Amino acid sequence: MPVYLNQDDALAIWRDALSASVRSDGPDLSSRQMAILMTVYTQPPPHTVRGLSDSLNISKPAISRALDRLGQLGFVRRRRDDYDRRSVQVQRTVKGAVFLSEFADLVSDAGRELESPTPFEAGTPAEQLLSDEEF
Amino acid sequence: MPVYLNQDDALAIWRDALSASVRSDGPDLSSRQMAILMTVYTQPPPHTVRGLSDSLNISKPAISRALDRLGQLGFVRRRRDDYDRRSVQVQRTVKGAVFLSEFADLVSDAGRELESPTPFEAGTPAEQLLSDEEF
DNA sequence: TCAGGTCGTTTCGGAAGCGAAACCGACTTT
DNA sequence: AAAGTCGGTTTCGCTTCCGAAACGACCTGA
Repeated sequence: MPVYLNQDDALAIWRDALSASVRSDGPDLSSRQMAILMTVYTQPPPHTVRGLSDSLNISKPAISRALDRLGQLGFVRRRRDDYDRRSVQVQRTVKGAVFLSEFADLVSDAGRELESPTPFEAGTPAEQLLSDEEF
Repeated sequence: MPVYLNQDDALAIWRDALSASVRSDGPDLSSRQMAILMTVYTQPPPHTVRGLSDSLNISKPAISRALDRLGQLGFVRRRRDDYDRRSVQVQRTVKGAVFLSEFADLVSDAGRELESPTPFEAGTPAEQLLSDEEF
């Protein structure tokens, strides 16, 4: 079921989770690598290079390299497709599942720790983001 | 007030927003750059290089370079502190506020479009993430 | 005033990412 | 079976990012 987030909450959650992730000493994946990883783990298989390339609008070589990196981290595995041996299927691993699970916890925590911080202010969202900028 | 997200929802929101962001043709910021930008815009000023470095656990040169990049995108501005002229204050801009505002919309949209997709499965979250892995 | 600390930037060498294009093995078409 | 197509990887030249260390400007305390 839907979750309704206003801009402030959306940004606060993203900031907190992202900051925690950046601050941590875990491997820092690029946005693309993270998007690929999450797609592989939360969308129905099979996942191919071509499919990921199309669905994320990323060039094939970039996908291939990202899989190298994710593979060497142990977050993903390649397996040749036996029915079409040109094709490669990207498979999940325990290590990748654990990593994503912990990341999901960061996001959940960020949401749970939201205090209602919005002390009523007027203006459009973008204006609020700028409320204390000096020009 | 808190927002309670289970792991599936947290991952789905993050994946959708991140994928949309990756797919788009906007500038792709690194995680660190994004974390810096969000900190500057959602935390009370002033923001200094040192402060960002400490709070995000990122080296000072990396902060400095990230500010170069964010500055050349017009998302942030540097201003010398008049009381301590060694120090630099990182300031917000309209362009940065618009960028973040649009990004927040991506996140909100991802939350709003959550269908309850969890067709009841047993096991720990990490096990669910692996439910269709073959070993 | 000046020695030492602080703040931010720059330099340095190196690691990692990128798209375009070439490439290779594997299907498919004729 | 030859030609063409398709999926994925590799190569190429380039850009971007990294931390450590050096640096210049500035502040502070004796």
